[in-house]
Amino acid sequence: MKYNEQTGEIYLDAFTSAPERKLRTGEIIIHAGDTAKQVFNIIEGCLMVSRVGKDGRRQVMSFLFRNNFVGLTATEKYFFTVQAVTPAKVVCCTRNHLEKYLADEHDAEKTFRNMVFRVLENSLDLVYSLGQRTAIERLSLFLLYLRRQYQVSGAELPNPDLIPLPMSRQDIADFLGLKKETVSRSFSELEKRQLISRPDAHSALLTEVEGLRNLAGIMDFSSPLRLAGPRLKDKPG
Amino acid sequence: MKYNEQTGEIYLDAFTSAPERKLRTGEIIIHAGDTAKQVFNIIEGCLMVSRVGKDGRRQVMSFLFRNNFVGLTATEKYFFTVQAVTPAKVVCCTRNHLEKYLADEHDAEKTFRNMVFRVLENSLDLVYSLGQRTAIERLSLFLLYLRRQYQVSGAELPNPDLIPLPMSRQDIADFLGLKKETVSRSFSELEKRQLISRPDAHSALLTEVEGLRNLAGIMDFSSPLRLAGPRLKDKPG
DNA sequence: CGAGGTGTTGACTGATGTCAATGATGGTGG
DNA sequence: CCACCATCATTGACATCAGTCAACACCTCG
Repeated sequence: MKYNEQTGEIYLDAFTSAPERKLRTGEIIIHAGDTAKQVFNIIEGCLMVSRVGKDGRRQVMSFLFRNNFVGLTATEKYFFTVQAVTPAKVVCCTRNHLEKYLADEHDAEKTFRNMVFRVLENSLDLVYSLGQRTAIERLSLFLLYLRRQYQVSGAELPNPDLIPLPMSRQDIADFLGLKKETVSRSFSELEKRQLISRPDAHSALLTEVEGLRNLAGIMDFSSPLRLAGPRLKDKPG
Repeated sequence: MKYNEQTGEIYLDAFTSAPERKLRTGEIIIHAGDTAKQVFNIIEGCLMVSRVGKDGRRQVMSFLFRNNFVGLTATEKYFFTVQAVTPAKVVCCTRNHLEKYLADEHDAEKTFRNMVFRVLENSLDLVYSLGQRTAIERLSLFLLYLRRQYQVSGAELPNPDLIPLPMSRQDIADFLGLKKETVSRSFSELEKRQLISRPDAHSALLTEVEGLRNLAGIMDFSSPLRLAGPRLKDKPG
């Protein structure tokens, strides 16, 4: 098993010799409501996890890349949908197989738990963004987040600051809790402020990473303490 | 060990004979940035988990009640703050003790993992709320969420629809990603629509639970599939 | 070349935020 | 016990950011 403490990237041996599956762009591998039988590890490409409400509103929960894991749930059924954003390749194994593997391999259990914590921490990052940040701040953070994802997943980009954006503006909007027009406008605003330039609609060149970091309000994505605030005093309620 | 599959409530024997600690209102038991040495189980009272950004913006991540667990992290340091909203009682045990306990007790490991999943699912619920719902929808959901928390934690309320609100409007606002004035206005609006009435500022009587559910867009909080949407078709991206 | 999907931009609307005044609540000390 | 003060909650008037609706540009695929 390989595990990257910094990023939560994992490769479980449970997936060794597991069957591979190719996905077309837009193909759905997990439907919300289906019985949760399988878990997947991404070999290549980009997948999107989302949840759709009764009235059709959609929230994208995460974009996943190589070595990310998907299919986790405590319940019998998936409560989210997973779809390929680009052509992708995944390996699948059954939940039973994973359970058994975790039961047998003692170290794996702890590693796996840490991985789940990572997912939780990402989710809490998103909560902070959606609850507290403005549109342009969210987009800045999103670009930095993608930059890190590519670094971490070992993508061979010609330039680490030239970020591919395989997903649509609508997908980004649904991730950031905005409308697609607002996403477009925020891209334009970032360009106007000379923090990025846009070679084309599906890539962004980060020309001022520090400026983006300031806007996003983070020190460093790799820090476990991502949002250190002032130490609070006890306050009588 | 007691574990409630529906709610994720847990009581680990790891806490048996663990030292008890009393908390005053407003007292902080976990400071973001401190080394994560301890974990806690709540015996009584209400605790609040939050994160504060560099510029002082605060996001409340959750309100916790009896039998909820707090102190989880994959990293060496806490990246969140935990504070008592009411006078509270907790039992603490060291992370090491918990780790060891989980290593020895085979079943505990799986139970514990399920518990972490519950926390994750709550966090994803919050992501959906913050990203997709309006102010009044978020507040409706919040009231239903509290109602369930009290039910589940076995609180002996004279009326299960008369919900105590021990936290301040500011706390609620920081949880729902709103300003306190907007929270006030949304309370007034719910009252105007006759979905709730307000005996006083720190309790709400839910007079039309179904109406609140419709507004919040959920079928039932206890359902694992909380937000069933229409089954999606593969779409070429 | 045309059609349809996607992205950008503009004009306007509306929901939430901001600022400020007033009203309620709760704790403290006379 | 009550009066006072500080804090918190509510409400109103106004500002602002993001959403809506619509036009147009662009790209891809036939």
